[in-house]
Parts: sequence; C-alpha cells; structure tokens
Amino acid sequence: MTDTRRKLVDGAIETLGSRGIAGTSARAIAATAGVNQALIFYHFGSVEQLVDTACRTATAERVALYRARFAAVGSLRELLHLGRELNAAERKAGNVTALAQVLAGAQQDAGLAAAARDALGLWVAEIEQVLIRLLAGSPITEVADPGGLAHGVAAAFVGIELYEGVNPGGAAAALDTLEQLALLAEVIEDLGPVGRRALRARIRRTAR
Amino acid sequence: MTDTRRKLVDGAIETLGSRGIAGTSARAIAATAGVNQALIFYHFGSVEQLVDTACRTATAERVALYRARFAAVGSLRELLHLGRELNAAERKAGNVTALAQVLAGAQQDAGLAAAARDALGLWVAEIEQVLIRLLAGSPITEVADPGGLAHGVAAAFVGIELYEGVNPGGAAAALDTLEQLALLAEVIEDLGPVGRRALRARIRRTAR
DNA sequence: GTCTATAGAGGGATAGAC
DNA sequence: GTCTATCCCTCTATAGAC
Repeated sequence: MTDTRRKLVDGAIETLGSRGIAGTSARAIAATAGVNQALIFYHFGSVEQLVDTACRTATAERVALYRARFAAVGSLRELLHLGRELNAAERKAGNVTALAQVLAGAQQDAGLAAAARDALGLWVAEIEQVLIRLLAGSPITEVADPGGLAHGVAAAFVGIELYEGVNPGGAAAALDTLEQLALLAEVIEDLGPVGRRALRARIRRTAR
Repeated sequence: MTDTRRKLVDGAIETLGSRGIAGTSARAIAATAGVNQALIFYHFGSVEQLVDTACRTATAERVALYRARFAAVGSLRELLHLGRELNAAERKAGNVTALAQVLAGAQQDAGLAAAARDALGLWVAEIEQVLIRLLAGSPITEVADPGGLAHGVAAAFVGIELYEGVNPGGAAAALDTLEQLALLAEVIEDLGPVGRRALRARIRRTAR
C-alpha cells in the first residue's frame, strides 16, 4: 500500500472515531490525513469505498495483533479479562469505535453492510476458535453452540462500546457483571462427573 | 402535544430508521412528516433538539407499552422470549433502530448523548425491576447484581439490533444461544438446598 | 500522483408575508 | 402557526494544470 493510501485509511478510521459516520466527509478525512481531498477519489473512487477499505484493513490488523493473546487464553474468565483489556485498548486506538460507526451507517447502505459484516466476521471467527477450544467437553455445549455464542459476544461488545460513550458507569457495571457471570460458568465447568450427569439430565428435562 | 409537533416527532423516528443518523436532515424529516421544513426550527429550535425530543418521547411510549408484559414475566426464559418478541416488533416499528442511530450519533454530540443515556435508562430500569423480582433469593445474585446485568442486557440488545442489519443469520444464532443460556440459568435456579449450598461455597472459593 | 478550482446538490437556519 | 424564499455553508465529484 502506498504512503498516501495508508494515510487515508488511517485518517478515515480516526475521523470515524472523532466525528462519527455523519461527520466522516471527504474533506474531514483529508484534513485528518494531511492529504489533498481530491486524492480520495483518485485512489478509492468514493468516500464510501475508502471507508469500506479502511474498515476491513484496520480490523484485519487489529485482529492479527490480538491473535496470540486469544490463543493464550485458558479459561472463560481469562477470555473476559482479555475482552476488557481489548475494550480499553481499542477505545484508545479508536478501532472498535470506528467499526461501530460503520455498523450504524451500514443499516442504510448495502456496500457498508458487506464491509461491516466481514469485519465483524473476523472478530467472530477469532472468538469462536477460542470458545470451541475452551468449551470442548463442557456441559455448556449441551445448551449453547460456540458459533452462536461468538456472534452474540461480538455484537454485545459493540453495543457496550457504544453504550460506554453515553453512560460510562453503566457500561462498567455491565462489564463487571459479565465478568462475574463467567465465574458462574467456570463453576459449572468444574463440576465433577456426578454433578455433570445430574446437570445434563436436568437440562434435557427442562429443554423439553 | 400539537398535531404538527407529533408529526415531526414521528417523522424524525421514521427518518432515523430509514435513512440513519447521517441522513436525518431537516428536509428529510419534514418530507417524511408531510410538514414544512421551517416548522422544525419554529417548534424545536434545531434538528438536534427535535431528535432529542423524538428519542425520549418515542422510547417512553414504547416502554410504557411493554410495562404490563414485563410485569407478567415469571422466569428468565420468559424474559428472553419477551426480548425476542420485542426485538421483532421494535424492528418493524423502527424504534430501537432509531435509538441505535441516536446512540451512534451521541458518541460525538453531548446533547444527543444525554438523550440516548436517558432513553436507554428507561429500558434499563424496566429490565432491572424484572431481574430483581426474578432473581430474588437466587444463587445467581451471589455473582451478578441485577443493575449491572440490566445495563448489559440493554447494551447487548442494541448491539444485536445493529448486527441484525448486516448479518441477520448471525444475529438469529446469537439470540438462539442466549435463549439456551437462560436454560442453564434456570437449571441453577432449580437446584435444591444442598446443591445451592455447594454452589455458593464453590463460588466463594473461586472468587478469591 | 498531486494540486487548484469549481460545478452542482443538499445542508441548517432565518426573514418576512400571510 | 404556517408558508415561501433565500443566505451561506458544506458536501461529493470532476476537470484540467503541473
């Protein structure tokens, strides 16, 4: 990627974070990137195309950055702890913030929708891998499949990120509670064979 | 509320849903509402003020509409079931969609942030009441307080709503999984006194 | 590849007639 | 309260010089 293209991609992410999807214009991006406005159309054809590229590129880079960390996670609590760390770090880097803005804009724009789906899909795939590994043989898989759980976690994560912007205290309380709930899951994980069998039977009975 | 004000409030919600926060201009709202554009400024002073009012008004009305349903909920599974029904109904009515757009816009606008916080607060308060009632005496309260849980549920709900716009299948899988997880919570609820005591001890040990 | 300049559309907001 | 007309700004996108 050339220098100008790189500057524009970075500028787009920064602008999405600082001015939102409504304020992410060609002029605003160009000013942030320190680049002439007309170059957006020369290199990307349109603002939307630039936002699309920026969203995909930046997300792929951030996911790659956390890949080793995800692989090192050994329990649900560790996963949630990494989630909080990621939340704090990404909020500073502005990447998830930008992704949330693209997601909002994607509700009315088919092009952005594809970008948002694919970008979120990168996070979902990563989370799903960890969950498959952590929940292998766990009674939790009786009731919840890792794929659906991964979609839910990613979507909830974006929701909390947005909520943090309007109610930081509420978002912190939500994250605290989720961390505590992971404790509950861990207790279930650690049940002995007898407890597990009882749980399985109970689940099958209730599921009916 | 006069007829024109009402039309503008409804028009603002509809426009937020159909064109997003970026496309919610005075002209667009006025066209949707079938009202002269200048009346927005006469009645509300600015587009932002109208969006603020619309967000608060519409949310208060929808929450009131569901109050009896919330009160009738008797279990976590019923609560999640009501959540899915609410998700489907609100998606048609466009209210939560509009709220999500305001939430996205609120990240860069202090005025909208207050509106989004208060509007979401109405949902949070309602959910919290139900959770307090449902979880009274439950071992779950050992690890999770209803307040934090309510914030998390509301934020996650908005996140899934946005995710549904770009990946309906993924959102459906997420909701399915959440519904299944409620089953797990119910199993914990239904533990006998012996099981509960064991669980409490286990939680205290792990929490350390 | 990068710049200036500009066309043409749409935006918020107001003045003033009715 | 409601309307028309308008000011002035910002927007995307392109033409054309360098």
